[in-house]
This record gives sequence, structure tokens and C-alpha cells, in this order.
Amino acid sequence: MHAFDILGDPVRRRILELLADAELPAGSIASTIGAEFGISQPAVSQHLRVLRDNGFATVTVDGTRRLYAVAPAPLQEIDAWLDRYRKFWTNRLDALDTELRRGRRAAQRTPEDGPK
Amino acid sequence: MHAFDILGDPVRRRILELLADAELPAGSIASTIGAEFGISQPAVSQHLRVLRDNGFATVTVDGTRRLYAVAPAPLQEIDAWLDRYRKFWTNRLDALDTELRRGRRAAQRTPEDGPK
DNA sequence: TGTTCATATAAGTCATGACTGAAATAGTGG
DNA sequence: CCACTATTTCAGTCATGACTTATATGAACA
Repeated sequence: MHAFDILGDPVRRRILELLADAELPAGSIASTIGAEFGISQPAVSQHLRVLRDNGFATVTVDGTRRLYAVAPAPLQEIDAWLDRYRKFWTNRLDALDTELRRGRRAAQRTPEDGPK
Repeated sequence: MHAFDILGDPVRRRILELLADAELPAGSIASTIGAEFGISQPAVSQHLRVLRDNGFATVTVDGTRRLYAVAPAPLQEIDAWLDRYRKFWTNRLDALDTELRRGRRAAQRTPEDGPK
């Protein structure tokens, strides 16, 4: 299952939104999501498994609780995939900013970039 | 169908990759994709329809040809959704850069940001 | 006008993934 | 050790979306 498929499901997206702000135990996620979407606790657990199995979340065991947290790698991959489209909504100065932000050391000068 | 679902399909993702560099007629897309994935022309046409219907592509009619081009809006929406996770892979200076890049006029100073 | 490209639509099949209720696993505290 | 709580796993159902082949649409041109 591709990262985009994982995020295609609104329940999983919402779970990740909850986890964006703080780590949460499975039970807390299950009650929030269960209430919001009207689905059962096992359904939520299955979504958590998908998130785990695909690297979107990590778990730390705490007694009988499982604390879920965002694992950013696949999200960052998606961010990288979007790079090729940023030119459609980012102006030239923004693009330079982005280059710098990403730590590039030198930029290839294109003809029309040359001074005057 | 949510934007992430649209990108979940590898064929559609590849079509968008082709369109990232240049506009292309449906036929050219169909032969490239058909060869790469081993699917029929109607299959590709159906994917193009999904991309159109969901705002990922625009068409301009040119005689009997249809020229497809990227429509960036939904991609930008996804980019915006990712904002809440950028803190996981972006350092503080990068974050400032991003703020500036996005045109914010003022940043709320948090306690630990204060000088000294 | 009739044939030929370029493309889209239609109808039907098939695989898959998102649920459900039931049951298993495993800490914790009396 | 037993019961209770937290969570996962299992097995089965159902909806949906990604194909297929066949067919329709419609511009171009001889």
C-alpha cells in the first residue's frame, strides 16, 4: 500500500491529525475517532495497525496502554514528491528560499536568470 | 474521492509526473502509460477523467486531440495539509524561512525564543 | 459523404480494503 | 489466581474502484 493510499482514508488522516499535536494512547484515539466516525474500537485498532505497518506511527508500550506517535518519514516522502509541482504555486524568490531551506550549496543559473 | 485517494493510484501518479514537465495529448499519455503499466487506452482515459473531475488536470481541445496539463490546486491543498507535520523534519531556522516564504508579517515570539 | 484517426463512454467482472461481532492476548490489582 | 481493563487479532460481509471489451462521438480529410 502506497503512502498516498494510507492518507486516502479519512479515519487514518484524522488519527494522524490527532497525533500531530501529541502522543496518545490507543484507547483515547479509539474513543475520539469512534465518536467522530461512528465506528467500532476494533476498526480504529485496524487503522492504527495500518499506520504502524506503513511507518506512519510508532508505538511505545506503557503497561497495558499503547502510546501512538507520528513517525514522519512517509509524510516527508510525500513532501518530496510534491517538489516537482511547487513551481506551479511558488514564485521565483520563494523557490530560491526553498533551495536554501533544503541546504543546497549552489544553484544552476538558467539563461533568463542572468543579470540584465 | 479525496485528493489523497486520487494520488494513491500509481497510474495516476505517473500521469501527473509526466505532466509535471509538459502538457501532453491524451494519446501520448495513453501510449506511455499503456506501455509502462500494460493497461489499455480506455483504462488510461478513465484515469484522465478522474484527474479532470477532481481538479488535478485541465484539458484544452485542439482539433481531435486533447491536451492535458497539471492543475495544481489539489496538490497545493495536500501541501498545506502537510504543514502540521513539517516541524518533525524541519529545524527552527527552516521554520522561520517557511514562515517568511508564506508571507507572514509577524511571528508570535514564544518564551524560549527570547534573546538570551 | 464516408473512412479514418483520437478519444471518451458503457457495461460487466474482479480484487481489495473497511467494516462488524466474537474471541484471543496480556498487564494490573484485589 | 481471578477478574477487569486495554488492545489486538480473526473471519466473514459488503462496497467500491480499476480493469476489460465493445461501442459511441466527433474532427479531419480524400
